[in-house]
Amino acid sequence: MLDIKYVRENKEKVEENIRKKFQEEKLPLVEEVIELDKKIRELKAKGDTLRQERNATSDEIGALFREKKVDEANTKKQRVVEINNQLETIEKEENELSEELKSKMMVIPNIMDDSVPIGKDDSENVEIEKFGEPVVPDYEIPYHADICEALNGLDKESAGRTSGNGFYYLMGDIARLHSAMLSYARDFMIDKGFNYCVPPFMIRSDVVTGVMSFAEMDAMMYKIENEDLYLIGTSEHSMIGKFKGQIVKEEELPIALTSYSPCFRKEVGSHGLEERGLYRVHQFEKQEMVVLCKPEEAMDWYNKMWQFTVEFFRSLDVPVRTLECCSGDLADLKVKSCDVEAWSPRQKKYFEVGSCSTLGDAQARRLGIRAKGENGNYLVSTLNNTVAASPRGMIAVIENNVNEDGSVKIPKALQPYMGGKETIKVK
RNA sequence: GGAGAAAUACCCAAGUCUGGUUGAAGGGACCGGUCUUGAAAACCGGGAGGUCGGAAACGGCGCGGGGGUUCGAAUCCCUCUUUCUCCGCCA
Repeated sequence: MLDIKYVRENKEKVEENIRKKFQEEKLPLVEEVIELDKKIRELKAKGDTLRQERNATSDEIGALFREKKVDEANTKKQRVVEINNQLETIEKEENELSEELKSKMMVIPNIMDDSVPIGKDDSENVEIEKFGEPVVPDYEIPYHADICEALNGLDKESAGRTSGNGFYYLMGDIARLHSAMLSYARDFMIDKGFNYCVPPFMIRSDVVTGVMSFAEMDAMMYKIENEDLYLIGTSEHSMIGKFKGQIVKEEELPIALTSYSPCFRKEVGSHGLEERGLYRVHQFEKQEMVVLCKPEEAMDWYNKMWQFTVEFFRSLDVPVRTLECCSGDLADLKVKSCDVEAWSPRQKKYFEVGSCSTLGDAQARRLGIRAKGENGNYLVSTLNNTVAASPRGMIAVIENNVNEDGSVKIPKALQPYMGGKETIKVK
């Protein structure tokens, strides 16, 4: 969400940004929003003048009553009644126009960073850099769910009976590998100086609508029956919600947090064959990073953050690459974003295991997250990135470490979290 | 889940019964000064946060959130949230 003042003063830039995102249909919105803003300010000025008169007149009435001049006071009351009638109309119109303005402003995309590559959709996302050699062994890599089942590590059938499609039982060493990865991710980020945090796994509707659009909410969030509570889709929801409407002290910035949570997603819609198994599920666990910082530090943090994820996967010997989101694929709220993708020796391509974004002040404006600086308050910049999400991240570890006989080597970094075990062996 | 009490500005806190002179007493912290080699203490002075409109002057809103009554609400009514105390329940 942009600042309406910015739109007013930088109409061309806003329009150019929309064109770069191939959203020409949104171009008229810019003019409409400027027009609405003008009308609203006029109404506000009118209303303020009336309110001023009402306040003054009410004070006079109070004074007259004290002087026992009841008749005079009653005459003045009439005037205030008139004012209130006028105000009612003005306020109604002002509220309606404000709602309209807000809903239009929500749709106008945030100004992208100049470095974002121009492209229509995800097919034009740009590979930035590869890390590690993508190895394809001379034996065939089975589907990850089959590997796990062969190791007695996965039971989707029972999960289907208890909970339905999109759920799973992880068993034995596979379950342990899953937990190991998350614990390692947690410690990895703590070592990088991030503050570890376990947030609420359910949030109220006002927080949900603060952090996402209604469309997203419907497609993602599970609601608790008879409660004003939703299961979080990512800890970012609770972590950003934590700061909603808050003014943080400037000296506390940057706030670098790493949060663990289970994540629940409806994943409405049908998904391809590649997404059966443990790739796209209703429930997973994630170690996340969330940073609030001064605007001028946001880009440095962005670059640090995706590099942490790359470093994390490289420490598990998983080849990765970074894929920069092009203008057409970049979500409207984001300034810049890239995915960290892990190598799949089975598919012989990379697949997404994390996503790093800087939102500039858009999220902070929407939620009212400010910092108290020497020259007044300002909106902070917010960033978020995945350290590791499992089971998905675990798929990458398994596929890149599976032996021809179906056993899986455990990366050195995870062995301490697996009781020193080096291999998950076929039974 | 039940019963009570509370929420006022950066912090503490008065005001709420009895609506208007409270755009919010009084402290503390803060800033400036006197004194001091410097600091502390003491004393003197200062400014009340946030946000919206406005070039500015100035004005609107704001006493946990939302709604209502009234010419006028921190104050009365409804509702929600949070905190505390007690009871119940429970890893």
